[in-house]
Amino acid sequence: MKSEPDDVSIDDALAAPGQTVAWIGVRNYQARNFMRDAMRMGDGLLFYHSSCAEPGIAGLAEVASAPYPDDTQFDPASKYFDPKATRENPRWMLVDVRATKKTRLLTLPELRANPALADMQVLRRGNRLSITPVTPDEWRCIIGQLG
DNA sequence: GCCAACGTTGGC
DNA sequence: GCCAACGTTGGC
Repeated sequence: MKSEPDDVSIDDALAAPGQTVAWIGVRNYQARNFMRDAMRMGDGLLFYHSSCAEPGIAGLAEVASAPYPDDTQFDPASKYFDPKATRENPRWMLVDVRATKKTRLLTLPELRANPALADMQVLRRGNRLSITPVTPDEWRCIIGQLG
Protein backbone atom coordinates (compact mmCIF):
# COMPACT_ATOMS: atom_id res chain seq x y z
CA MET A 1 0.00 0.00 0.00
CA LYS A 2 1.42 3.35 -1.07
CA SER A 3 1.39 6.36 1.15
CA GLU A 4 3.00 9.73 0.67
CA PRO A 5 5.23 10.11 3.71
CA ASP A 6 4.47 13.85 3.83
CA ASP A 7 0.91 12.72 4.41
CA VAL A 8 1.22 9.51 6.45
CA SER A 9 4.66 7.96 6.88
CA ILE A 10 5.50 4.66 8.55
CA ASP A 11 6.60 6.70 11.55
CA ASP A 12 3.26 8.49 11.62
CA ALA A 13 1.43 5.18 11.50
CA LEU A 14 3.56 3.70 14.29
CA ALA A 15 2.89 6.80 16.38
CA ALA A 16 -0.87 6.61 15.89
CA PRO A 17 -3.10 5.15 18.63
CA GLY A 18 -2.83 1.37 18.40
CA GLN A 19 -0.29 1.92 15.59
CA THR A 20 -3.40 2.00 13.44
CA VAL A 21 -4.61 4.39 10.77
CA ALA A 22 -7.75 4.33 8.64
CA TRP A 23 -6.65 4.19 4.98
CA ILE A 24 -8.67 7.22 3.93
CA GLY A 25 -8.66 8.89 0.56
CA VAL A 26 -8.51 6.03 -1.91
CA ARG A 27 -10.62 7.14 -4.90
CA ASN A 28 -9.82 4.48 -7.44
CA TYR A 29 -12.20 1.59 -7.93
CA GLN A 30 -9.59 -1.13 -8.36
CA ALA A 31 -7.76 -0.04 -5.25
CA ARG A 32 -11.03 0.16 -3.35
CA ASN A 33 -11.97 -3.32 -4.49
CA PHE A 34 -8.76 -4.74 -3.09
CA MET A 35 -9.67 -3.33 0.32
CA ARG A 36 -13.35 -4.17 0.09
CA ASP A 37 -13.16 -7.63 -1.44
CA ALA A 38 -9.70 -9.13 -1.20
CA MET A 39 -8.22 -8.16 2.14
CA ARG A 40 -8.76 -10.05 5.36
CA MET A 41 -7.98 -9.17 8.94
CA GLY A 42 -4.38 -9.99 9.67
CA ASP A 43 -3.19 -10.01 6.06
CA GLY A 44 0.36 -8.70 5.73
CA LEU A 45 1.01 -5.36 4.04
CA LEU A 46 4.09 -3.67 2.67
CA PHE A 47 4.08 0.02 3.59
CA TYR A 48 5.45 1.89 0.57
CA HIS A 49 6.51 5.53 0.56
CA SER A 50 5.63 7.22 -2.72
CA SER A 51 5.93 10.69 -4.25
CA CYS A 52 8.97 11.49 -2.16
CA ALA A 53 12.72 11.84 -2.47
CA GLU A 54 13.39 8.16 -1.86
CA PRO A 55 10.47 5.95 -2.83
CA GLY A 56 10.46 2.41 -1.50
CA ILE A 57 9.22 -0.03 1.10
CA ALA A 58 9.60 1.58 4.49
CA GLY A 59 7.84 -0.83 6.81
CA LEU A 60 5.44 -3.66 7.47
CA ALA A 61 1.81 -3.53 8.47
CA GLU A 62 -1.30 -5.64 8.61
CA VAL A 63 -4.98 -5.35 7.83
CA ALA A 64 -6.63 -4.41 11.10
CA SER A 65 -10.34 -4.22 10.32
CA ALA A 66 -13.08 -5.41 8.06
CA PRO A 67 -13.93 -2.99 5.24
CA TYR A 68 -16.14 -0.04 6.17
CA PRO A 69 -17.12 3.27 4.53
CA ASP A 70 -14.51 6.01 4.26
CA ASP A 71 -16.12 8.85 6.21
CA THR A 72 -14.23 11.54 4.32
CA GLN A 73 -16.43 10.91 1.26
CA PHE A 74 -19.38 12.45 3.13
CA ASP A 75 -17.53 15.52 4.40
CA PRO A 76 -17.82 18.58 2.12
CA ALA A 77 -14.84 20.10 3.92
CA SER A 78 -12.60 17.16 3.06
CA LYS A 79 -10.45 17.07 -0.03
CA TYR A 80 -11.71 13.51 -0.40
CA PHE A 81 -15.36 14.58 -0.49
CA ASP A 82 -17.43 12.80 -3.12
CA PRO A 83 -20.74 14.52 -3.89
CA LYS A 84 -22.07 11.35 -5.46
CA ALA A 85 -21.63 9.29 -2.31
CA THR A 86 -24.36 8.99 0.30
CA ARG A 87 -24.55 7.33 3.70
CA GLU A 88 -27.13 4.98 2.24
CA ASN A 89 -24.95 4.27 -0.78
CA PRO A 90 -21.31 4.77 0.10
CA ARG A 91 -18.88 4.52 -2.79
CA TRP A 92 -15.59 4.33 -1.01
CA MET A 93 -14.62 1.64 1.45
CA LEU A 94 -11.41 1.31 3.42
CA VAL A 95 -9.71 -0.85 6.00
CA ASP A 96 -7.69 0.04 9.05
CA VAL A 97 -3.95 -0.52 8.73
CA ARG A 98 -1.85 -1.43 11.74
CA ALA A 99 1.84 -0.66 11.34
CA THR A 100 3.92 -3.44 12.84
CA LYS A 101 7.50 -2.51 12.03
CA LYS A 102 9.66 0.16 10.50
CA THR A 103 12.23 -1.52 8.26
CA ARG A 104 15.25 -0.25 6.46
CA LEU A 105 14.22 1.51 3.27
CA LEU A 106 14.07 -1.03 0.47
CA THR A 107 14.39 1.47 -2.34
CA LEU A 108 12.63 1.43 -5.67
CA PRO A 109 15.91 0.97 -7.61
CA GLU A 110 16.72 -1.97 -5.34
CA LEU A 111 13.33 -3.50 -5.98
CA ARG A 112 13.72 -3.02 -9.72
CA ALA A 113 17.16 -4.63 -9.69
CA ASN A 114 15.81 -7.86 -8.20
CA PRO A 115 14.91 -10.41 -10.90
CA ALA A 116 12.64 -12.28 -8.48
CA LEU A 117 10.47 -9.16 -8.33
CA ALA A 118 10.42 -8.42 -12.05
CA ASP A 119 6.69 -9.17 -12.35
CA MET A 120 5.62 -7.43 -9.19
CA GLN A 121 2.51 -5.43 -10.00
CA VAL A 122 3.56 -2.26 -8.23
CA LEU A 123 6.73 -2.18 -10.35
CA ARG A 124 4.98 -2.63 -13.68
CA ARG A 125 5.39 0.07 -16.24
CA GLY A 126 2.61 2.58 -16.05
CA ASN A 127 1.19 1.24 -12.81
CA ARG A 128 -0.70 3.97 -11.03
CA LEU A 129 -2.60 1.88 -8.51
CA SER A 130 -1.91 2.83 -4.93
CA ILE A 131 -2.81 -0.66 -3.71
CA THR A 132 -1.53 -3.77 -5.47
CA PRO A 133 -1.39 -7.44 -4.50
CA VAL A 134 1.86 -9.18 -3.60
CA THR A 135 2.38 -12.86 -4.38
CA PRO A 136 3.62 -15.25 -1.65
CA ASP A 137 6.96 -15.60 -3.48
CA GLU A 138 7.36 -11.84 -3.75
CA TRP A 139 6.44 -11.46 -0.09
CA ARG A 140 9.04 -14.03 1.01
CA CYS A 141 11.68 -12.45 -1.20
CA ILE A 142 11.05 -9.00 0.24
CA ILE A 143 10.91 -10.15 3.84
CA GLY A 144 14.22 -11.89 3.16
CA GLN A 145 15.73 -8.68 1.82
CA LEU A 146 14.58 -6.85 4.92
CA GLY A 147 15.67 -9.51 7.35
C1' DG B 1 8.52 21.00 -13.76
C1' DC B 2 8.18 17.27 -17.16
C1' DC B 3 5.85 13.67 -19.02
C1' DA B 4 4.27 8.73 -19.75
C1' DA B 5 0.57 6.14 -18.61
C1' DC B 6 -3.94 5.45 -17.83
C1' DG B 7 -8.52 6.31 -15.41
C1' DT B 8 -12.66 9.23 -15.71
C1' DT B 9 -15.96 12.18 -17.79
C1' DG B 10 -19.33 13.52 -20.85
C1' DG B 11 -21.03 14.55 -25.52
C1' DC B 12 -22.79 12.11 -29.15
C1' DG C 1 -20.88 2.16 -26.59
C1' DC C 2 -17.31 5.15 -28.56
C1' DC C 3 -13.73 8.20 -27.88
C1' DA C 4 -11.56 12.82 -27.28
C1' DA C 5 -10.47 15.71 -23.69
C1' DC C 6 -9.06 16.13 -19.36
C1' DG C 7 -7.20 14.95 -14.75
C1' DT C 8 -4.18 12.29 -11.79
C1' DT C 9 -0.27 9.53 -10.44
C1' DG C 10 4.30 9.26 -9.45
C1' DG C 11 9.10 8.64 -10.88
C1' DC C 12 12.61 11.39 -12.53
